Amino acid sequence: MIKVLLYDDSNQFREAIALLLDGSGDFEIVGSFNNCETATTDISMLHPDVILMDIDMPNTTGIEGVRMIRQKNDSIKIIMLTVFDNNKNIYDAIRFGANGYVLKKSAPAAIINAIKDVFEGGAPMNSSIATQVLQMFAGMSPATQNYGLSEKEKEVLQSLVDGNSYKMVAASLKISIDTVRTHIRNIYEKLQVNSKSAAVAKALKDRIL
Amino acid sequence: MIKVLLYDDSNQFREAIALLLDGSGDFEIVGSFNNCETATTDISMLHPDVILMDIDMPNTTGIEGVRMIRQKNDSIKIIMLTVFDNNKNIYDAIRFGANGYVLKKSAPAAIINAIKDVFEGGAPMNSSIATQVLQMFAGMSPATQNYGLSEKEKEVLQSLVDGNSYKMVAASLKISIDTVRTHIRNIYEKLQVNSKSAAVAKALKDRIL
DNA sequence: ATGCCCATCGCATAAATATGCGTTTGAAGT
DNA sequence: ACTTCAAACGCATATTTATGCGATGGGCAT
Repeated sequence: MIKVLLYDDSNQFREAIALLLDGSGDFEIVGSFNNCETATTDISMLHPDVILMDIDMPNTTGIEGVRMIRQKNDSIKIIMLTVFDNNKNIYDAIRFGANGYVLKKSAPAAIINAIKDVFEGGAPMNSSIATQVLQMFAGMSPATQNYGLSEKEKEVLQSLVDGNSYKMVAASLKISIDTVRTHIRNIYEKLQVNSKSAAVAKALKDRIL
Repeated sequence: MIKVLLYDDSNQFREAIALLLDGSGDFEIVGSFNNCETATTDISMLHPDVILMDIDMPNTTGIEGVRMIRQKNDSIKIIMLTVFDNNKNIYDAIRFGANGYVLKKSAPAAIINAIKDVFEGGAPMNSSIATQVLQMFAGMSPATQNYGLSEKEKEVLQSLVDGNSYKMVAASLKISIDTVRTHIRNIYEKLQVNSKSAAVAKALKDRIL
């Protein structure tokens, strides 16, 4: 029996889910609430295996709910429920550590499978959501072009990114400060910048490391 | 009929897939090669709808194959095939724009569904892979703590991240350079740094914007 | 109304950075 | 043998940053 805790502001939906899960026989609903303000205490009282969390709830949203829960507990599986699949919420929910993301309009069997899947360590997602997740990833990498930095130059640049001054770079790489200058000169030319902070920004944005 | 192009260095595997797809009746295999060096020309000759691409191929890997294809064509769907699911390859493949990621050990029906899914705009992934993708996302956000920057301070910091000098910040925000200094002083204190580049690095790493 | 914080500005100065013009050495390639 | 190039170093100097110690005015809250 998988112990399920449910948060959704619609009584109707909660009842429908309860009916569905009870009918299956593999689940035990240990709690069902219309808001997730008390999520952390609920969890310590009820010890659920899986939490179904609606995204759109008044006052405390499902996103905040996830954040609250994850500050205390990293192991409980959380599936987000939503009616919309075209939302920045997807990004936030995942960022805060949700384990799955299911549309409410999914077939009952799909919801049941999602709970079982997440319980076993999977990450159930509707097709449209999985697509968006991949696109977020793809959009993240700005065609990392190669600036042709030498090994040493990369080391120096990394040191700058770590917040070091010329002096500190020289010390940590055991070279003279004038050599550091030379390297940085060359880095600037290759990256087409003319200040330390611009170089650092470019290094981080374009992931040259 | 979904037109499928297949790259895999194992003849045995290619034959097995051919058999599987032919048997289904919904697919037409328009090409089948043991390397993806000529991928771009293959595509313009054969006009596939979906490409199945093995990750581990000699010489030109599947990752490079994806990169090559995506430079020319953004609409063809690409599914990566692999025996391992615990690999940095997942990240790279997705980054370069793969649409799905399927383990070779998956059930035949799962592979068929994956092709149909990706053809319809989905993003088929094995459960273990979906989990890893979500974890990459979750790991990306380092608990963005709030440094209590004021609105103006954020504007100034953003301008620094854009590579501007004090002078340029002053000009773009239409305030005096001394005011810029004051803001930056306060930013440094709040972020606990003492140089422009360190502030920029922290802003980007901790996503304070 | 009294304080507190934000945003604005000023001046001064030590430290760091950016950049120009050089040199030497050694490894890799032709 | 010759060229090319990364890597190391030096010196000089204009500019930029970092930071100390100020100030004024406007909201907002108690």
